[in-house]
Amino acid sequence: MPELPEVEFTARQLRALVLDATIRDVQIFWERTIGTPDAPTFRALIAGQRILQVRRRGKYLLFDLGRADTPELVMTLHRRMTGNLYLLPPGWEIDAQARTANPAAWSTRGPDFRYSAPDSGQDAPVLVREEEASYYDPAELSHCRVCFDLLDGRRLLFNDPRKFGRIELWPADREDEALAGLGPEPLSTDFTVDVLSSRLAGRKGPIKTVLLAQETVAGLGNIYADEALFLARIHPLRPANSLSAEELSRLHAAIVSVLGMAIEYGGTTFSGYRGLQGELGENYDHLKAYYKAGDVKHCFRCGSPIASQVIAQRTAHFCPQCQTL
DNA sequence: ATTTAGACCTGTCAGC
DNA sequence: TGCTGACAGGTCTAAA
Repeated sequence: MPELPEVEFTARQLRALVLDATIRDVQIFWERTIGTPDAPTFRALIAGQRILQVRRRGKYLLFDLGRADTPELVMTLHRRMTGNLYLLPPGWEIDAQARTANPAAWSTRGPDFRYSAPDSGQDAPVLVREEEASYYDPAELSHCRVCFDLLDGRRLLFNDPRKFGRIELWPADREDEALAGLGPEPLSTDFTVDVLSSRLAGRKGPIKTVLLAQETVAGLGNIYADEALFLARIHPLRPANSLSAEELSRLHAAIVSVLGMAIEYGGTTFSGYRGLQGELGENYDHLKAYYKAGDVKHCFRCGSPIASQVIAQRTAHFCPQCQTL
């Protein structure tokens, strides 16, 4: 679900809220969410670790962990399609009560959860901080796969209905191995037109498909690849190695601006994406090309309805007038 | 060497 | 109201 802007927004929230917190223990409700090491080892390693820093690389969230001031471990978290992190204030209880009365169903579905606020009987929305009107809707938290219990009583939940998300723990000095294959960071100053150009050289597949590959540029997904191509007026089916110097320059600028704007608006929510405290991203209304089903947009340049077409199993959105082959 | 279909998963929504 | 099928922000693997 989340692409670079949504992950970056969450990383910034985490830096403001959980830096220096200590992880007391972890509850793992869906073992496959833990990629490596195996769940018991993961649990043993992480107990007592302090969160020294939170970073982002591509669509990965990185937690630097250590018992003292030196990072020992790096925890990588990838949300894939539906993963969200929620920070619960102290006092919230996890009532691991199966929705189904049949315990045998747990092995395939995993248990479903009910959350109760500190003041019992209170239903969502629950006001957490009055000035921000943030809230948690317990209905949104019913797919908890992993729960980090912090020493101060707060809980960091990884909620992930489709179970595609992955959390891994690596020795700090093997971070490169954990993130192998990721291309350049599009918001770093190292990401120049020349870098983009060299990444596309020799790739004759459709530019849309090449942009989605994380080794080309890290962090672009279906929404922002479409947005960038729309702004740059490049048809998604253009062979990646066929772009002119001017088109490369436009695409580079479009990638940077599209991602930057989305971060400003807290990411794009069209259904499931939420911030750490349940906030909705406000970028959907600022998208120019991407739309959810039944909600067609029109090109702001020429007024044509935005077209959609499946390219390499993903739906691409573009203006058929402004983005020609 | 690429491209593509299938897996992994559950929820939601449109249409009948 | 209920069923069926299509579709969803991602990525890996095996087969063509």
